[in-house]
Amino acid sequence: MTVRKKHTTIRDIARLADVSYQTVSLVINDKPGVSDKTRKRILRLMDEMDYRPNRAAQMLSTNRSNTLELIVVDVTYGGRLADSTKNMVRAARASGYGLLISETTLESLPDALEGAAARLVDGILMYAPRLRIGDQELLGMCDGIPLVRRDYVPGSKIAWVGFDQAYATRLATEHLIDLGHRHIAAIPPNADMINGYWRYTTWKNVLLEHGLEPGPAFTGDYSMQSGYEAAQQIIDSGQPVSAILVGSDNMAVGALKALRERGLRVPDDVSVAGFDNTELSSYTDPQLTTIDFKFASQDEMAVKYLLELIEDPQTELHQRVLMSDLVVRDSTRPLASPNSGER
Amino acid sequence: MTVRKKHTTIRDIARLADVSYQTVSLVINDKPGVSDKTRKRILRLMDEMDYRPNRAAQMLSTNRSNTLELIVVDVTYGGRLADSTKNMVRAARASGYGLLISETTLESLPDALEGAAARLVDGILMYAPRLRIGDQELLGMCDGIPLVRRDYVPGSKIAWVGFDQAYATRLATEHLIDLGHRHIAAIPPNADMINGYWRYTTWKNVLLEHGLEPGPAFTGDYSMQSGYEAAQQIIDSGQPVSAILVGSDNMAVGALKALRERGLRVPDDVSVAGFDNTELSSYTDPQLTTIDFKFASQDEMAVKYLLELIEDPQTELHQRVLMSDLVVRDSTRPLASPNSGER
DNA sequence: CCACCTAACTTGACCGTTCAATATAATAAC
DNA sequence: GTTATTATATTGAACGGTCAAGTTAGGTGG
Repeated sequence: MTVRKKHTTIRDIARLADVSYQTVSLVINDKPGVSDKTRKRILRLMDEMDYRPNRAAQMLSTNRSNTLELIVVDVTYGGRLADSTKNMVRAARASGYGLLISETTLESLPDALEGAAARLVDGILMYAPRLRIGDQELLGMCDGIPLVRRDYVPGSKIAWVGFDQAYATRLATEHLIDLGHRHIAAIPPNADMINGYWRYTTWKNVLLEHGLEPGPAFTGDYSMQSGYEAAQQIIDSGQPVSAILVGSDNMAVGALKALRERGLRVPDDVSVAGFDNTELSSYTDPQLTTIDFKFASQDEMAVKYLLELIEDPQTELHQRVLMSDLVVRDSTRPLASPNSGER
Repeated sequence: MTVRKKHTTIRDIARLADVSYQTVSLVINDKPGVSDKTRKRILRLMDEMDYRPNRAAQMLSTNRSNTLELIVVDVTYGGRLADSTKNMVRAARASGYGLLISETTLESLPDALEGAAARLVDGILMYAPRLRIGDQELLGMCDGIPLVRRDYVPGSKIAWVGFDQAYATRLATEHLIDLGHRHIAAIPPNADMINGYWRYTTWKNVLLEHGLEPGPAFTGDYSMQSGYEAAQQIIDSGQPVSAILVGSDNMAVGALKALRERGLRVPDDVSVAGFDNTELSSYTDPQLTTIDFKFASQDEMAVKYLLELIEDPQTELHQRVLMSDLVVRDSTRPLASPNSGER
């Protein structure tokens, strides 16, 4: 087995190039003060000896790590997270940063942040869909490290990048209303999720605005199973329902199954709309009407914003709100007029 | 905005505790040679001053980072990766390690590994479903850092943890044969994926063993769309097909859509079996027969194995092979004999 | 009472960089 | 030909720890 060889250092190169090691440092960092001839010679030597600067040593003297940390707080259902992670890793890397990922719960969030500080990360991305915390308290724990939440956190003046959930929900709800539905149920994400709160209240408010009585609502945790169970409860409630607004495509798939099992046809008997526009939504039967969130943009934007804050800590903190579109497919349709026949 | 305060160091604590800073170091590392009284005092001070050891400094002197790196090579379709990432992060963290994630392509793999070395990571996890490379070449790039591939790489003597793809494929294929199917098509992952190769050849060999002619096969890239397209091609091939073995649940969902569109009922006209046993497979219509891979075990095992290698670099490299189970649901059923007129 | 031992600390060196201050040589200015 | 200027390179210190070797004080044995 290969043995871990001792790495060549800046001094090894310096000795071979017959200069002081500090000169080599200048070359590494592309700083002026080195003649072209010498620079070339050093560069060649670095290549030959396959020298790599020791990041730990660099970190120690610069107090920077060129690393970001993504802290995931209290996320139980993995689903979408995977792709977002990839997006952020990519975006960070594109700017020469590494991305460390850590998971934590609300209680140990302070530890997680301390850990990040100890690791000298240059910035923190936080994905914490349930975290409701005062700005000051959160900033206090960050020890001055720039932070961007990749979440919709209305009311917080901390930097965040998120989709306007109220807008999205209104879009979907009004779509159903426009189709003539009057009895609209909902399966929003659990209320402890910030998105869940907004999806639920907006759904309700929009209905009320239109003079409609909100239908039954049962929450889910983004899993297909929770959507399945919630849909069952809606059906079992006995209340008239001609449309269901489901808080994710994933849960909508569960709801579709429940409706199928109970003999209800979509969209003939019940219209269903989802959120997220995942690939799945084009492959259900019928294909799902859904809200298209451009998660890739959100991920990338969060990283970019964080990098801006790192570059210039004086940047005024602000919030970046993204809008979404409605994608109408086959799971929603105009309410069949009373005693309409079917094929 | 909070300003990044200068961190307290070991020397600050030492000064306050009226000992040398080296003594504080002993306390940090739980080493003997410090009286209980002093230790307590130092610990209390560390707490009060909320002191955190500077990881960079530790790394610099110990040449270790307490960090693992997951290198993802040439993975285009994210899907499952998300959860695996989480599993590994969790497993690593449970042993006091952080997990850095990086993505790369085959060409820049050497760079990625050099980067890992520069970061002083203690071990490397590699997820590289398409990477075929000589053991020596790969080890050579690793610079002596322990490496575990989280993949099925038969033929490689490097440490890896993977599911026996031949076993899994045989399980699924023989299930279809046992049901009486004689015309079995396949949608394996692309042949450039190691799994794809094994799924394809095993499928073919098992059929031949049983004296059956392999049906049409078209590969996919794990996306629903690729499954959809492959299924269309199978249908369009005009060859008789009563069952399709699809290389992932995801692609199977695509295949189901294609069959649906062409008026073929599952399982009445065509049986479909998938791989992965994702949550989705219980929510399709009909529910999917599939191969259950315990990915969580694989992820965890890969991390544990790597940690063992780090602890004791003399550990004999070996391969850990995991087996899978068949989960029979509603998408496969015995070939209806009256209709087909063959056995 | 002295030699010896051990527990509890301290000393000094080092890890591989960066950074600010300084030296040197060559060139330009007068 | 002296002086100022610049480009290039060097020196020394610092970053915050770890580690091996040395010192000291107090207790023990004979």
